[in-house]
Amino acid sequence: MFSKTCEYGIRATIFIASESFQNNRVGLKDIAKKIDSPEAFTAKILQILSKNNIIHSIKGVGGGFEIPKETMSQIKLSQIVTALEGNQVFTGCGLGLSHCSEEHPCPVHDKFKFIRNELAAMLENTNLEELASGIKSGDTFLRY
Amino acid sequence: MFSKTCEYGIRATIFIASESFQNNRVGLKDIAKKIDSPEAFTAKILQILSKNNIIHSIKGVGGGFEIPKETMSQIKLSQIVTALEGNQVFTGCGLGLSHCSEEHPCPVHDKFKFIRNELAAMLENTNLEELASGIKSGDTFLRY
DNA sequence: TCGATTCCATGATTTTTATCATATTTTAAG
DNA sequence: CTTAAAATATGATAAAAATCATGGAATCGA
Ligand code: FES
Ligand code: FES
Repeated sequence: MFSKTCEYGIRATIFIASESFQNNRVGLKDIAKKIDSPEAFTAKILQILSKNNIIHSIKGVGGGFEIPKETMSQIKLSQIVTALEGNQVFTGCGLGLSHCSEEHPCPVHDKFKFIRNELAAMLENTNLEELASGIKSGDTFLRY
Repeated sequence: MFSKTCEYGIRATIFIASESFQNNRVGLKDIAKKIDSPEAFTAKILQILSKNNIIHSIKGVGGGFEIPKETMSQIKLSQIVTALEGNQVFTGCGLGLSHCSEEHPCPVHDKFKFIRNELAAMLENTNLEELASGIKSGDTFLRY
């Protein structure tokens, strides 16, 4: 469904959010360990997220990544996905035609469109705050 | 969403079905042309589909691929997807955890499960006959 | 200022996926 | 029985995605 880049990116962001909840700044090593991801690869992903203002990075001793509490409830899953994979998942054709449209639909267009819209709506209506709270309470997990 | 293998596989199968409707057997070259796919790659995919009894192949002069009319309405999209990509799309975790389960859910589990089930149901409830008829009538397209 | 720590930038390598190429087998037809 | 047309099998190459590695830049504390 999603690329590894996107999977790691979402997991990392949720972890950072869950720590920022209690004002904890977290470093790369810690993130990679907690979400069970390759460290260097994760670093690249975090850089992209940082450039897209989804997470905030602080260099130097005692630095790390964080997400301001205020913005946490405003960051939606869709933003993370878009930053990391573009919007193909929201607009692309299920059978790989170069354009999805009503005028030139593929055989599964009508049925696929529905699923795609559900997915888009889900990503659009899910914010970081609710995801992070599940981690904090121990109800949900980011590895294994 | 789907791999190229799967996209080409579905498109090829629909095309074969639409031709089998009017008792036309079709060859590899023709298929690749009509669905705009690389010929040799398509050949490999067709072999897999053939081994999985989704399409029927006939070697030699005048040979090609076909789908018996009787079975056409019984072949579901889900079978094609499973044959070509396994069942990860039906059972896999949206965030890439190795197992998806209620006991050890990832943060998006509840919401993702819903989408995944919708997709699974769609693939399960869509058969080749209906897809092929759209092609025959000119309402849907397999390329561009 | 200096050194340690941490993110940042860039490129190399590996793995996976997609694509290409070649030779073999099967079969209908002449 | 030979030939040509097809699918099949297998392996090689190319492209993309994922992973690794290295050096640089910023920041803090001493
Ligand atoms: S054209 Fe294929 S999904 Fe819309
Ligand atoms: S555990 Fe992630 S979708 Fe079920």
